[in-house]
Amino acid sequence: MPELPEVETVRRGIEPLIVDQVIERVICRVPKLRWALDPDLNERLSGQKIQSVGRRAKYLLVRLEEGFLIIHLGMSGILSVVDAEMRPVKHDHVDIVLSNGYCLRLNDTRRFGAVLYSDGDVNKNPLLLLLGPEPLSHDFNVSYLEQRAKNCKSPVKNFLMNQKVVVGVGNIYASEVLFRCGIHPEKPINEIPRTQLGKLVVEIKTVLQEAIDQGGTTIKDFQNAEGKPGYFKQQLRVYGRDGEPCVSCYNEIRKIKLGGRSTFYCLECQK
DNA sequence: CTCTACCCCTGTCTGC
DNA sequence: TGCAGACAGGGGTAGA
Repeated sequence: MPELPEVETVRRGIEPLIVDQVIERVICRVPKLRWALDPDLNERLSGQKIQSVGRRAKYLLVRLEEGFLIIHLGMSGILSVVDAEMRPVKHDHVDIVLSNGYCLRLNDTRRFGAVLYSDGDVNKNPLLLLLGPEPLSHDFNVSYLEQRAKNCKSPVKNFLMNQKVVVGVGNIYASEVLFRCGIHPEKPINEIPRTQLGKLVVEIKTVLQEAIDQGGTTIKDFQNAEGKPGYFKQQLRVYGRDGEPCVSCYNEIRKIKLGGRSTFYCLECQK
């Protein structure tokens, strides 16, 4: 479900509602999500005051007095802050119960998400250690991309979705970025000239920022902390539009598989 | 080292 | 109406 803009939208939604609250207890209703849930999670978190809610890539980082809570939403995760007395529904797997009577609740149909405790330096956690730069930071620039692209011949779309290259770009935004750049998704990354790489950098930043500004993209079931959808779907130019006319040249949008993922592009505009 | 195929899981939609 | 199969916004891992 969520790529960077959706995770950032969730972060902004929950942070003001849970910061400065003390965790009373943790309720886990399934033994595992992506990984087995830490049986000591309740013990580790109880009594701790929430300091801040950050984000690295598609991971939410809840800073505690001692350590961090790392939350990933996988494909179908929904985080919301609800009355702790509200009866859990199907797939409500984890509750972080707060002292003010509310709780941070994770619903995750497919259970590809994760809730992990990390002590010490969260950036040294194996999940975060090898991640590429944040796309909206200055570290993500054309010189960096050129360096990474040099000896790599994978299709540009796979390259952009590789979280070791740059984080946060998922299946929807990868197709959208490539359309805006006029680059065919199967083009080997090492054959793309520097000027085009520069365009990729700019469009990645632009698309992700625009999507954040619109509260993310809701295709099917993404919702923010208040249960509302994102509005960037209206701005999608190729994703999910196979068979429809290109917004620019009116030729048909095509759908192919790349790395097992659906990929959308305009045969005419993207070479 | 890089890159693909497969796997985790449930729900929904399509075609027979 | 039932059923099998494909597919869905992510990403770790085994093996080539």
